[in-house]
Amino acid sequence: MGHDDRRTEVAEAAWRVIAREGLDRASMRAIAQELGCSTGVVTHYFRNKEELTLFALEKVFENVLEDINTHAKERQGLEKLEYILTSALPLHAQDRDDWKVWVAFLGYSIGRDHLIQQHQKRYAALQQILYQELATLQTSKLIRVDLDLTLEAKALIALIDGISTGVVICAEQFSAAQQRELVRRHIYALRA
Amino acid sequence: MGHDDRRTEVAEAAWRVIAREGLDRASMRAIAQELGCSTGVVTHYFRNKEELTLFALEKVFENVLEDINTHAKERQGLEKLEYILTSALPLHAQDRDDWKVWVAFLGYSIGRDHLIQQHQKRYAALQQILYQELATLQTSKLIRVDLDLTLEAKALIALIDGISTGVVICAEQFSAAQQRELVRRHIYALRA
DNA sequence: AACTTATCACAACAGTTGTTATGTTTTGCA
DNA sequence: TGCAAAACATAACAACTGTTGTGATAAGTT
Repeated sequence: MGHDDRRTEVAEAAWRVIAREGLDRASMRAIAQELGCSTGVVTHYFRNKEELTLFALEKVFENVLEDINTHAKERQGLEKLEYILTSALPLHAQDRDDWKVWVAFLGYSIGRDHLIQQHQKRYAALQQILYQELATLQTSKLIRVDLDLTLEAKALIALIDGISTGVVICAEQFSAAQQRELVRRHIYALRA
Repeated sequence: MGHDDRRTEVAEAAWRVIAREGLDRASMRAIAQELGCSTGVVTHYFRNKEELTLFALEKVFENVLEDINTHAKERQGLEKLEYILTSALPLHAQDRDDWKVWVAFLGYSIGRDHLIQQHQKRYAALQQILYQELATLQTSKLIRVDLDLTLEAKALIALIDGISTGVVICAEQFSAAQQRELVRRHIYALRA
């Protein structure tokens, strides 16, 4: 097993502890125990805890981007946008854990400017993706031409963020079908 | 000054520290320092930290409900619903601190079932308020009759939650006017 | 085979945490 | 004026934190 693989294993153990017990209870010792080894492993692959947690969060984010790319390929038009958005939604229990980590990290970032900037960076990346997609749809006259695409991209992020937060608080808040319906309805309201 | 007033003062100090430095850095000592007194005051008015933080969060929630009631009075129809929703939005910097505390607390609740239940309770209360309002609008034929009002109430919460989260991450994400526009657009889509 | 480096275990560190106990001051009431 | 309770200060407690250092062992290379 390579160095980076082992490093990822540690991060995945951290991810599991965070999703199960929360970020503040995900101590070095708890993470090591989850991995079934000593804290020496954790400190060996990560200089400090912040580097570890940021790496774990980055992994969550990359998973989302990966899902977006896989689901969006070979599709086009409004349907493509719909698949991009739904792939970020907590439709299954597994995705819900990703959002738990995300929410835990966001809450922990309150009062820590450099961590908030991490979220800003990722939001900006998602916003960019959605903006590009909206721009394509607009030139294809599939959505209205009077839309402020920057605002619309932000609104789409707020949509999936609001839905996902609701699901994190209560898993039965929105069924998978309801989540899809809300996204579809929002998109259809943009049609030309 | 009465007992409850002093108790509220402690909670407000806690609220300030949480919004400024985060929930995990809002220690008993930090809160006492914010209030300008010793930790003896904090422990005197609150049995433990959880009781204090829950009280501080309850205060945030009550402020929202209070704003809702004041803004909603003397209004009716779709305009009333619009005012209810916008009164919960972080239109000004002050409301943004409320949402910071909310987000910090939600993140801290990950992995703690009894704290998640607190959020569920409050979401259910908001959902109930919005449901009632939607029901009134539906009997008045102001919104479509084929709507699932329970789902619509949840969707409205998700809307303001998503917008507010975006503002917490980046204050310039949505201007006050844009926040209002997004809410108005969502409501208008429900019209009969 | 010798040597270097990566990997990991373990222990100790200083710091911070919530909580509790004890003591002191102030307040309010009879 | 007394006295009891509330209000507050201070200090100490044990538990836990991230980090660091010291070794031991395994892997890989020359």
